[in-house]
Amino acid sequence: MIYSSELLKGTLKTIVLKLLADNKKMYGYEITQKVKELTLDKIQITEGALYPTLHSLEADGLVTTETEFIGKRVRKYYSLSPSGKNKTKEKVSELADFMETMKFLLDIKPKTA
Amino acid sequence: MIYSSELLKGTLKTIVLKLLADNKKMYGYEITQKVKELTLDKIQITEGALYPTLHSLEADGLVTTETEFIGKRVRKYYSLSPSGKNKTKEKVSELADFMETMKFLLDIKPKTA
DNA sequence: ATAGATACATTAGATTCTTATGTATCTTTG
DNA sequence: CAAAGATACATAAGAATCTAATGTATCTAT
Repeated sequence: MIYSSELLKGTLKTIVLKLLADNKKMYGYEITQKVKELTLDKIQITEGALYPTLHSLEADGLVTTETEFIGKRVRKYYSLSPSGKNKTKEKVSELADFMETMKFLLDIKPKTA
Repeated sequence: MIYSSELLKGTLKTIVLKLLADNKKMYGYEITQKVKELTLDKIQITEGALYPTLHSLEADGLVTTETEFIGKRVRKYYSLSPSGKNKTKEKVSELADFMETMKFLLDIKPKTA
């Protein structure tokens, strides 16, 4: 089972930032595989979603990049900048808070009005 | 504090369905107020987001409507259809599952590789 | 050799939201 | 009683963010 794609909307950036916070530096393909692995295939990040997200994080100064060659193949590593580290804390705690609120909303008991 | 809007994406439909499951019938404005109240103003559904969502649920046969007049003012009540009730269970349980997965992802401890 | 995995990237199109606008009625308050 | 704010519906332009498709190229296993 894979979650319907709309659920990922709004959380992808946070997932990527959190992974970078935990792993120091990662490259795009590695991120897709890591998420797939950690979620037992339930969340699969497509490249069409990931790369624009990474580029946008870079444009916002939240991550920095370094290119490495593996043989002849290029690999682009992403790391959190200082402001990226702050942003990660904000986003993760906001998402955690949001999930608490959602849990409450989803558990509302029937009204006997 | 209001959650950044992107977090709502993908969860709005589920919220609406769940509220209808718990309250039998509700009208649009009532839904916005109920969500505001239950979430202590942290989630505010805008009308521009809500009405298209309600119309889409109706077009999919998940809700039925009945119009009522309060004085001269019209009020449009929405109720779950049988298929809407099934859909609600699916969506709520999928979202609950997704949130568990996200919680796990967000709690990943740093790798000491 | 060839298929599948690794690795980057872009683009057209779909979805779903925000913000603004429009219409109209009802209620409260100075 | 006029004006402001709340109630109640709705649509539309534009932004954001995803999917699905496509492209290029290298590496690895069969």
